[in-house]
Amino acid sequence: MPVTSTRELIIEKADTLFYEGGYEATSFAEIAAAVGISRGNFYHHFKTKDDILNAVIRRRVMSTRIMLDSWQADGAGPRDRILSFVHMLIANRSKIMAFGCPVGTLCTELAKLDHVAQTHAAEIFGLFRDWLAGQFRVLGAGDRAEQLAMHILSWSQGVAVMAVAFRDEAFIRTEVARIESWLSALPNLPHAAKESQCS
Amino acid sequence: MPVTSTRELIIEKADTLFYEGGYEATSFAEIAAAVGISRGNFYHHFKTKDDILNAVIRRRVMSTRIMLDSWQADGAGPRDRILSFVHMLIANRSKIMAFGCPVGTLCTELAKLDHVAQTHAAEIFGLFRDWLAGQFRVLGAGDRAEQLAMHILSWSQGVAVMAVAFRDEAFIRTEVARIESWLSALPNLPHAAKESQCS
DNA sequence: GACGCTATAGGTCAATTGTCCTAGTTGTTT
DNA sequence: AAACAACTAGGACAATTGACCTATAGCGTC
Repeated sequence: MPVTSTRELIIEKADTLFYEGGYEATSFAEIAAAVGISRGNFYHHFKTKDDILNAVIRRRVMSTRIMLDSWQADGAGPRDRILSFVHMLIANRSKIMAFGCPVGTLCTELAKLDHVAQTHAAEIFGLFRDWLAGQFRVLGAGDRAEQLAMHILSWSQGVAVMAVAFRDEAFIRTEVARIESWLSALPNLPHAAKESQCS
Repeated sequence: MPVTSTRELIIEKADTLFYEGGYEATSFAEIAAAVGISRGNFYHHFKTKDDILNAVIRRRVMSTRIMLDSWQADGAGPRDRILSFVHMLIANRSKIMAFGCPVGTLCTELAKLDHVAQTHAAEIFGLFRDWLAGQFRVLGAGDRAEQLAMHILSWSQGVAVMAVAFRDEAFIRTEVARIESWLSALPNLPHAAKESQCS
């Protein structure tokens, strides 16, 4: 048996094709060709196109969870953890300038298609929001934690949109630097000291 | 003859359909049905789908110019003019929560489709950027004017993406308020006084 | 009235779409 | 060896896509 099952391969290829070309614009034929299987073989693994979409979203949710967990276990402080999130903009700058943010663009497209999976896709944003809010809570943001999380999430989304519109890498770097200074200059958070034991 | 020509009607209906459903997902048949004409009649006005897209973008560019000019002639100060831009988020909140920002979503979709008109669509962003930069320049921002313009443009785009992802109207209002306070608290701009005669 | 131009309608085209079906192949279990 | 399930391939399906074509209706100008 292969290291990755055919089903897993399909999801993986569909994921990148959905990202780079959009969900609606990506056909079964394209995915099948990318995987290297026949179109007919598809329907043994996925009955409908929506099934593939759901599988792709589920995959993204899981990999997001794993990534957030790894950041959480990094041993770094909450500020550095938030920076890990922000620096994704630079790490993935090439793809972002070409195709935007995978999550934001999918949510937007599904909204226009009035697709039921839109809520499912937004769940990925929810993971980031909750995780970021957790970091801000450790920083003593209290009730404002979630609002700050949404703010930084929104900030990064705006950068992604402008980056793809103008294909401007310098803008990404400028804004990331701005986020960094905003983060380190955050007005005195009440209990910023007690970082450990926050269950 | 009708008040608006058939050609103009087609562009208008195609505009909203492209916005609400996406360019790729909108078919000739849908536009024709929305206008109330036969599909065949289409090709007398537009040879290809790209022609309609270009016409729609040109229409948006023109209406954007008109809007910016009207704000410019408002007699208000540059800060209030910038607020006119920002308050579009609230004025169009219902549509934004359902379909995102017309400009941002179109640019993103065209980028994924690797469509030549992507540059054309980004031109609309360019209009906003230049106009905003002009306002910041009047405020004495000097070389930083364009950077500030891109920042506020990016900010509003991020709000639009999060708004459509979570269908969250409260978030729009929160962020708009945040932009307002950021604007009024902008660190001392060198020549903020000389507002008139800036040709 | 004859001509010419624009506008409109409706049909046709090949290509592609998502979906389904059937016939083989492979591998495991008995 | 036989039986069974999982997998794969390739064709066929109706529907839709963007695009093209011709025929006709309307209208103004000579």
